[in-house]
Formats: sequence, C-alpha cells, structure tokens
Amino acid sequence: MSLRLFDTADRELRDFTPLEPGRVGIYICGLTVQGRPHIGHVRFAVAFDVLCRWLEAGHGYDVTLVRNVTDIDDKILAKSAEAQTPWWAWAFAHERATSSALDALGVLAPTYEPRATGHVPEMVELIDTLVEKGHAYAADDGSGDVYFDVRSWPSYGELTHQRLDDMAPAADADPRGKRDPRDFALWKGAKADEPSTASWGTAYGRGRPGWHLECSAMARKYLGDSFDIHGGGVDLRFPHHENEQAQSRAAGLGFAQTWMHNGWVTVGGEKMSKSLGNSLAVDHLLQTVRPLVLRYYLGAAHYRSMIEYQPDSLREAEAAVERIEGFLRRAAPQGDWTPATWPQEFADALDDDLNVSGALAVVHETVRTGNTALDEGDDAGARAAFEAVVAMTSVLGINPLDATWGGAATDDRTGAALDALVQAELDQRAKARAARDFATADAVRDRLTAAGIAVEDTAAGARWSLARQTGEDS
RNA sequence: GGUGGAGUGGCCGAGAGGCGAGGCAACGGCCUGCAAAGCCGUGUACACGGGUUCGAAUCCCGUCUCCACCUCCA
Repeated sequence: MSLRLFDTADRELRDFTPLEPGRVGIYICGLTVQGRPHIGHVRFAVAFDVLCRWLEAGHGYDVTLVRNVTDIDDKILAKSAEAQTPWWAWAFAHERATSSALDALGVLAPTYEPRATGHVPEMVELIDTLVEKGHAYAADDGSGDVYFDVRSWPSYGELTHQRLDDMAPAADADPRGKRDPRDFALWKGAKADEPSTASWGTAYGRGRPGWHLECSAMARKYLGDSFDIHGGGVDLRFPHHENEQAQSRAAGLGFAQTWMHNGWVTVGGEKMSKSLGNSLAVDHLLQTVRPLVLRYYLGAAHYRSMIEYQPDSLREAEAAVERIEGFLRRAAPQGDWTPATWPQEFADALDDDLNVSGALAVVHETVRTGNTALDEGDDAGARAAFEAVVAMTSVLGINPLDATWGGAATDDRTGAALDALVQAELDQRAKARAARDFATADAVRDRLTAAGIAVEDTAAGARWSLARQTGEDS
C-alpha cells in the first residue's frame, strides 16, 4: 500500500507522489514568537514530526523540512513595547522558549528554520513581480502599504472554497486606500510610533513585510517555485494559506501540491487561544509530566482531530507509556540488538493518512504478545516483540529508550550511586523473604515506596524504578 | 450570511455496510508470602427520527446540539 494523505485543498485522500522521485519538500508555518508556547501551539510540530519520520523511515524519502519563525508582527511589536523590551529581544526570547519546548518533546529539528526578518529582499522581489503582473498596488493614501488585489486573481478563494462575494468583510474594515476591503497587505508602511529598527527601506518606502508574504517568499527560497507539502494548523487556512497561495500563484509559482492541516487542542470545548491557558504552557506542564508522556498524549489522536484537553488524559497517557516502557525494560536483551521492522498493519495504518491511533493499537498488541512470551519463557518471541516495539515507537517519536528522554537512571554517576543503594536495600529484602520474614521484607519495600521507588518482583529477582509521578494540574 | 469540522461504551480515542481497534478505569480470575507488574475473562457503544439493505455506527433524507474559520491565531 502506498502512502495516502488527505489534501485539505481538494478535501480528499490522495496517493502521495513527490514532485521529484525520492525527495520531499515540506513547508510548515511555525510560530509567531510572541509568547510562551502552550500545548496547542506545539501540536502541529508533533503531528508533522510524525509525518517526516514516516516519510523517511517508512518510505525512504529524503525530506527537506522548512519551518519558519515569524519574528516580527503587530503582536510582537505591541507586547514588547508594553514590556519595554526591544522587539527583537522579545522575539528571540520566545523563539528560544519555543525551540526548547519542541526539543523537550523530541520533535526533530527541521532542515532549516528561516526567520522572516532575514528575508526582506526575497519578499520585496515577490512584491515587485506581483506589481509588474498587475496583482498588487501601492496604496494611494500615502500609508506606504502595498496590497494584493484580490479582484485581479480569479482563483482567489480556491483553497478554502469560498467565493469572494460570500466573504463577510469586517464591518468596520478600514479601507485605508484599498481597492477592495478584502485586499490584504503585502507590505506595511512604517508607522510613526513603531521603532525604527522594525522597518526596512524599499522602493515602496520604509516598512515591514505582511505576514502572508513571508511564508511565500521563504518557501520559494528554500524549496523552490513548486514543492510537495504545505502544512499548518486548520485555523491558518484562511486567510493565511489562502493568501499565500494566491500571491505565489499570481506571481507565477506552482507553490504547494498538497495541503495538510492539523486540528487544534481545545479546553472546555473551546480553542485554546480563547481560553487563558498559562497553566497549559509547555514548560509549566513539564514540571509535573514527563516529556515523553506529553508527547504521547499530543501525538496519540489523529492529527486532523481536535484534542479536548483534560488533566486526566495526561494520567492515562502516562499509564499507556508505562505499559510500553515496562515491557521494554523487562524484555531488553542482554547483548546487542537491532531494531526489527514493524508489522504490516502498523505500516498500513500510517500509510492511511497517518493513522497514529491505529498504529498505536498495533504497538500495544505487540506489547501484549511480548509480555506473554516473557511469561512463557519464550526468549525469541520476547526479543522479536521487543525489537518491533522499538522500531514502531521510534517512528512515532515515542521510543522510551531514546536518548532524548534522558535514558536509564544508571546512565550517570548519581544514578549509579542510587542504584547501588537501592540494590543494597533489595538484597536485604531478598534475604528477609528467603527467611520468610515478611514483616522485614515489607518494611523495606514500604521504605522504598515512601522514597518514590517502586519495587516489582520478577522471575529474575526484584527490580526497581522511580514511581509514577502524581503531579496535579490546575 | 458564506465555508468547514464534530457528536462512538464510565473516560480517552480509531474505524467507516456484516467479523466488538487500542488505551485508561472498573469487576472477576490466574500468578504472588502479600503486593506490584503481567496474562486471561467481563462491556453488546456509535446524538435523535425516518428510510435503503438479507444486514447500518458506517449509505440516503430530515432534526437537534457543539465547535471553528470568514479579524491576530498551531
């Protein structure tokens, strides 16, 4: 079975064929670095991370992933002014916060991450082309703005299947020299109250780029005039993606062949951006939940579904992760091993528009098979399951053994010391149990439990691990 | 007004005309000195009303409810 993806432009599942055999170019809209990222902000990155991993591991494609950083816009300017911080420092601080949140969640770095402010010449070039072709014009009110002329481009609205006349223009729309209220800014003339560092000199006057134009220019520079996949959150479809496509195609570029949009995270039935979600900031949540668990949670639902967040679901994700982890720990071979391939059903699920839920079902079934093999002393069976689970979880970015998640406690000196101490306790307990002195044995176990250490008895003796966290959310 | 999405068992969450995805929780059992972990078993769910069909959660018609986009937004 070949890979099929849902193209949100056509609203249908299509076989995926890259423009150039063996290579895939993907552009996804990154974040406007204006605040602390919350789990809603970060979901798109997890979703497309799985896409990239599967394109590479499952189909052998050479993927070029470009994810931009919008480091200048109205909000950044407004918030930084309020905080009395230079806008560029504000943007950079939040860019760093975003990167570390994504790193923590095991999202692989893109091939390149261009910043909008570094691509003004490319943007101006695109504007020039549009003006030449009669699809853009400078406002005649002296504002220095340059607008895209939506009436000049009959296909405008094709991405979101809307007719220009059906679009409700904002009632209080300020015409500001526009030929049509739906015309959007390619270039925004500098305003008197904005810092001088926030504008660039061009033939159209000093100013800064419009948001939509940035992505068109950067996608073109790094992926070419036509590329395979453009992704982002559903809420970006209009106006952002519609405008991107209009301006790029009006400029004569082929632009994206397939559009993919991920659903968002809701809280109390509402989109997160509408609820005040500081407690759902990634760094805040990570104080009580392991990154692997949050990653599992964010990636477990189908990428196009909405995720309705509730604190309990994090607990459930943790239990599911520990089930997988527990098996891997128990089944880990002594010597060398190589990840096996995955069961066909796993591949089929991912090929079907990245059905991660279906893929996870295969993971859990394999875990069960492996546990049974372990119980029956079937070493070969346990090993096969172990290798398959490692392979599958790696593709999904949730392999508990991966170094991203910090590895085993015995990897560092503190861990080694702790292990030695716990082993001493466990030896004592083992002796007590051998002497059928269960009161002493249980006292040891209680002591360890109180210290946050869970003890499990196995055929090969007692094992210990750090107990599940019991953090609360608000 | 226009354009989309969604309603699945206690919860999360796939599926998409017939064989009860998977996880979490619960209950029973096995194992265990007792636990934990694991394994086995137990649930007859698909918003509502009609219809098509031998057969519908899946198709058709209608209804209700919720959400989003059309302004900055992952």
